[in-house]
Amino acid sequence: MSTAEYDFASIEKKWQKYWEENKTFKTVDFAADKPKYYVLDMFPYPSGSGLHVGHPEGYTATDILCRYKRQNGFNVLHPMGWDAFGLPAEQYAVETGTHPAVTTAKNIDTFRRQIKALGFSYDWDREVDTTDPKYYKWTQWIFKQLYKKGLAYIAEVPVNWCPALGTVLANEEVVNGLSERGNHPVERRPMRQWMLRITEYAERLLKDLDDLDWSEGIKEMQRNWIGKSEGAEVVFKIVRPEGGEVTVFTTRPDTLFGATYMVLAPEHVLVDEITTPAQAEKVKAYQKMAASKSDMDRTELATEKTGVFTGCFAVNPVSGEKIPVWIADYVLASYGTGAIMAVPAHDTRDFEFAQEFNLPIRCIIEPDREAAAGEGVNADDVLEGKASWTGPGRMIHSSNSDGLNINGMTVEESIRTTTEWLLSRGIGRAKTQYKLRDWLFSRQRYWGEPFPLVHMDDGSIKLLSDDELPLTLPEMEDFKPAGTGEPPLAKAKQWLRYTDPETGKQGWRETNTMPQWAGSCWYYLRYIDPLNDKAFIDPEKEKYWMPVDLYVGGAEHAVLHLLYARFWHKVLFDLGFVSTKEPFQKLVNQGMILGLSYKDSRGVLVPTDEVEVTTEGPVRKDTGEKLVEFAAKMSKSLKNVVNPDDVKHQYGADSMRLYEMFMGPLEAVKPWNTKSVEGVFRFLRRSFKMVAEQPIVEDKMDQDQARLCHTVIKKVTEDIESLDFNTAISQLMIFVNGFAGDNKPLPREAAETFVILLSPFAPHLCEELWEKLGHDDTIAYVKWPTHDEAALKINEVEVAIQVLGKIRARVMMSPELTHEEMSEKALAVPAIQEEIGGRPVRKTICVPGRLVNIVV
RNA sequence: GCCCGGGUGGCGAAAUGGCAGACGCAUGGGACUUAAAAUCCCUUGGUUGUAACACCGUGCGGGUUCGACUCCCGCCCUGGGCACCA
Repeated sequence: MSTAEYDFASIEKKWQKYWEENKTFKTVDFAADKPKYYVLDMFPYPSGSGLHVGHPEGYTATDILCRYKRQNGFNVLHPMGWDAFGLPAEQYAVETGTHPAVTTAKNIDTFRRQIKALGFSYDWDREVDTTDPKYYKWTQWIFKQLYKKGLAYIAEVPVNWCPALGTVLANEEVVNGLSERGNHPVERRPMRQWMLRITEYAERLLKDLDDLDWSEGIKEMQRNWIGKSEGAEVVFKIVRPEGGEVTVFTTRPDTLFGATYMVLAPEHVLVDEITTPAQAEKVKAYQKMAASKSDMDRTELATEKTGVFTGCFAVNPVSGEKIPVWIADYVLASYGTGAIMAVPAHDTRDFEFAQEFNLPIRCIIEPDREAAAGEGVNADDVLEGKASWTGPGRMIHSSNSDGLNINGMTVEESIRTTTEWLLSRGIGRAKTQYKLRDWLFSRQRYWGEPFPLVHMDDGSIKLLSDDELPLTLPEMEDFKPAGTGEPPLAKAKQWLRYTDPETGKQGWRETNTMPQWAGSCWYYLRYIDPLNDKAFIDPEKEKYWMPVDLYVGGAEHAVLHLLYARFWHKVLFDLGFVSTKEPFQKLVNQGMILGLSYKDSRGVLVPTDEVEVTTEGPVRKDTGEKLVEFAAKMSKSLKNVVNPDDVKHQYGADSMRLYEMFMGPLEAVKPWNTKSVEGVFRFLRRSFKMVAEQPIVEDKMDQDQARLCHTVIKKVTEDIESLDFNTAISQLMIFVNGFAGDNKPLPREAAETFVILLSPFAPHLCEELWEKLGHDDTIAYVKWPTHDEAALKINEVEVAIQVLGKIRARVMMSPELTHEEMSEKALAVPAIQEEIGGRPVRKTICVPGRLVNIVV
């Protein structure tokens, strides 16, 4: 008869109350005697649908590490907050008239309740909310610093306008010509917008990636997004009485002798000017066609090259040859100079275009035969202009009478030589280009930070003074955009008009608001000093806590949030407000959790509520058709979304936490399987019974017990350090498998060690067990055990004996034997002698404690 | 097309040059029970066999090594990112 059951519901309630009442996880601002450790979760957008099983994955991982660090004597900062500006609350406001602040507050309450229910050790006194005026006062203040530094400007630029969302979007928010949120079509439209000069930081954003402890994948994505390429700008003279010139950017100035035509982007400013009357009509038509194409169309039609001849010619600056100037939409107006020199023999895009329009193709690099063959390219075809080659080789036909001769050189040499020659003639120079564009920073929305500035009637821009901040959002009845591209704030007539308190001059407030990314660009700093109303952060506190030691979140923010936040941080660093040049030293991306899904034999997805799982496998409820189980992204339509509240009610928060970690490696994409939660739940129940029901004895552990106990200490400690939580849990299971049993006496040392080791994973249960073991204080700060190397020693171990790599026998021996002793023992085994069959032994390979391999 | 991951039992996974499949789920069998649930014990990569054993086995094909899931070369499949960036 059990004396107690594992009643997770009351245990969890009890300890959550205890932690809250005792402020167990309150973090002190400074602790001279303790090293600091700052662990950050990407704060969530509090959506109306509540927490998803994906959220607690990262939160549990960081919580385990934090609890472990506290028990190892660190002063740990582990905060949580809300990235609460955003479109859904605003759209709901448009539909129902409910103020977004009301919706947001409600959603935050739900998120907070759900997160607290999982027992995470956040210091809730540091909670931040980006929509709180006390918070966005400082977002506005930082914008002022950006503006004062010349990093914020207004530009009339072609922007990504999304009619369905009624707002413009940043390049980063447009995926395949559709909006990242909601997949709505996006069109190019020139508009007056706020921009941030992130391009000024391109080089540093790129270079400083090298020292960060981030996954190579994410670093590579940022590098690609920044897209640095080195080359040269080259000036081409235009052939016409009035003169004129076009500058191009190329990464291959060495191929200049092979440039047989030029291409301008259809939007290039010179196009209208240089087009001959005979071609004017065709050029106009092509420009119109290109402008009406959405980005989506451009992507889909990428295979076929189109373009029109302008009727104009330019001069190849190295050969003096007259070459035609075309326009084509494969040249982008927004990159480089919006114009290129075309070298069809050595560029695949130019080659395709030249073939399409019968333009000359001149080979000026003899391909390296071996490299060409490796790529499946026939070098002779290249020489004859029947194929293009972009790889290594020797320059040919590349000299002029003006002192440039690069024949015979390699690609690298000739790039340098040509660039120097261009520079000496004043018609070119080395140049570095980036794909990164300036950040489009305004949105036509209500629910965002207002810009802290006024457009004065005299045309100047006045920044609000610090004591006019925060500039709060006006109360409104109607949140609909005007439809003309005018933001909702344009309707707030009272709010819009501004009178300068000092000069009495008048102006209009900005009607755009900041994008959602603004608040998340600096929230990690505010956690350090959340209540400061004199500064966005106290410099002393900043110095103590920064940088963030570990940042955990989803990979979907690889370029957006992480690039923007690094940019702001570097600006704040340059202004002397922060002490580190990078905010996030180590970054880990948790893998997405997939839902269990079903499809029929034709591969059609079947919603989970139409599926019945029989002993023969899953079948369709109505037809009985056999289905195949597989993992797919959780979605409402597939009905495979798992709600953390349900899991918690059935198995408890500790089981939920443990399962999230036991599924597999943190960074891997993993399918959720509710049946498997049962497994970790059973483990927790056995753990409870082992400590709460088995007799605890004051005896020392015997040798075997000590060995197991110390092996577990070692493995769990190492695994937490390397974030391998799944294998740490396995090891704890091995402990229970070894120590649990009906009324087997359990040495106190083993019991206490186990409870401490399990406590970061299952904190509620372990607080309870710690109390049952007779302690009256929280386990949260109890010292983490260290393993005793001596206890790990083993007297005899089974060693595999191989002959030519195949296992032929197993023998018990001490793991401390020497090479000679091991081979001696191995060769003494009769079965081995038989296997050798009198052949001479060439050598033996011995791995202590593992195997002996005999080579004959 | 280019750049990153990944491919191991029925399933989630472990092992990063040294006995593949730890740990868990699910299966099958047993104990307990009037019975069921729960719990506990055993079994479980494949093939032949009653069994010991033997042979095969980490996507496919080669290679390096005494020894390869692990390192190298080529290919296939799959997830993600980028995509006319000159």
